[in-house]
Amino acid sequence: MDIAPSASICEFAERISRDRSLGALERLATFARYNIGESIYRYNDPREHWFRIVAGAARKSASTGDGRRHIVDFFLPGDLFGFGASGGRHFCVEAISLGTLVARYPRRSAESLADSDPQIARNIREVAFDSISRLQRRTVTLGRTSALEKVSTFLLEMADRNHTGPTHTVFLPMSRYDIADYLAMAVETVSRTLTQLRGRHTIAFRAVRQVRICDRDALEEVADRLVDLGARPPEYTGSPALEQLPSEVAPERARVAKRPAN
Amino acid sequence: MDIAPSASICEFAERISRDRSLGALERLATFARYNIGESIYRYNDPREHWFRIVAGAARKSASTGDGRRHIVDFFLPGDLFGFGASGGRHFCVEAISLGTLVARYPRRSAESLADSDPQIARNIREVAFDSISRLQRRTVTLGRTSALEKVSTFLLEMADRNHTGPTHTVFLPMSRYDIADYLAMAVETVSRTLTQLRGRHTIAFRAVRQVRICDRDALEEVADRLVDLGARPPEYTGSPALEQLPSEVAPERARVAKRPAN
DNA sequence: CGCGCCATTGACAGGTGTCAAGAAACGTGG
DNA sequence: CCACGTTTCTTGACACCTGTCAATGGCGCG
Repeated sequence: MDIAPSASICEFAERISRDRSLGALERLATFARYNIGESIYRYNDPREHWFRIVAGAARKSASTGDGRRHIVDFFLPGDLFGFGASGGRHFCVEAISLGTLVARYPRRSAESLADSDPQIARNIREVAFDSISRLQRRTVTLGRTSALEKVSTFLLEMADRNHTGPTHTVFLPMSRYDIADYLAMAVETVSRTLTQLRGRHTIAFRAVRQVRICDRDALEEVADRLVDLGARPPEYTGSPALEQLPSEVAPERARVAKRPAN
Repeated sequence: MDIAPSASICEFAERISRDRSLGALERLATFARYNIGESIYRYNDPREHWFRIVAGAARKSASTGDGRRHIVDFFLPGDLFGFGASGGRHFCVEAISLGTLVARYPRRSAESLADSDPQIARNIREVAFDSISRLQRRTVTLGRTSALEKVSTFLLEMADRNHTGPTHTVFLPMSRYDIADYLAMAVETVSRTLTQLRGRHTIAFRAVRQVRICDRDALEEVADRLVDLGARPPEYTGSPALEQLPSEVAPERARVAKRPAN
């Protein structure tokens, strides 16, 4: 870890995070640099800072008693993490890219700022709500049963989180092992699934960790596509249905094909 | 749905949610009652309220294009849900118990209150942070690979969420189908796994949806137990290790037994 | 150049999904 | 109170996907 403050870096941080800026709170930031494998914070550490990735990437993980590891989330440039009230950390966060640059916001100062400035408080709430949204989508991804669905969803997620715009080339800063522990599957299955997608010309490799998405539609086809459950029919429907009373009981469960054909 | 305001109900709501009270915001609450299967809100609905379960239970779910369903979360008495900034709902929430009673807080009023009262803002932040914590633990549960681990973790979770104290009997308000879609497994496997746990005398059934935990230790043994990853040794350790520098690189991955023996 | 880590591929067994059928629980109406 | 239909829950048989073990190849780095 390495403190590396400088005007240019601050500006860079401001620029890259302008879409999710914490406003006046940005001025409290200090900066630190980490190498691959270094901990940004560890299990049980006191919560003294909130963090934001400026450059590079990190993983948040936990491991079980029998030595298995689970990756809760990946953090890419612009992502805020480590916020939360008090008590010790429940997970640990490690850099996965060389020279990962992290902005650190003192928690106590941030909270007093939030108390005195409703705008800051709103920003923080928004960040928290976004985080909840993302985690909920993540549970859906993890709930997918087949390896193909998981990996396809993962690739699309990484493509969408690429803040440099919807390019067709996705850089994967993490190892296959990390992907495996993120999707809860074996490394070998991750590798096999990627090979399978390449065989179908859905993706291509510019490098081992650099994927080119050749057929986004095919990827979205197998990835999870959420639709409404029990939603009202759109108003422009010509259906002669009776007025749907709110007391209408939705069918408990539509038991249909549970695993799509490959 | 049925509006059922009354002094006694308000008091009851206040009492059951005192540990996670929203303070002055509680006075804005109105109440509604839902039957099994009724939607509290649906996909794409405008976010006009935040909600809290007063009595009964609900499930938050989404379904994919091919008809499969995924349950993101269950809500039990005291749980707040449906908060978030703006835009349409991403999921839908349906009651799963008869006569589920829900408190509703108008979103816009809640947000202005938060702007003018830092204490309210803090409460809301805390609720959001708690929600994030729970969702992160949930990703770990979903990441467990074996059916036994998933079901054991689920039972412990339900036991812990039982606000009436750590009793040994757990009421499951949801169907086996709901549990299956919550844990991302087949109903049959849920059933088989429960039978297996009964066979080991780890649990017993007082009724189909009423589980008695006979051997909590055994349950915790197979459930996920998170430990620190790369944590510093505790200070009271007598280890003669060198001073651990923060630049120490954690091992990328301990490749050990990945699936515990049954 | 050689070492270590990462990634890929193959063989095989076991767990879990799927299909099918039956039992149990629940609500309803006679 | 009992008969009856519906839904939920359980159990069995079987195929297939995925985890595991093993070996090889690729890549960066000292």
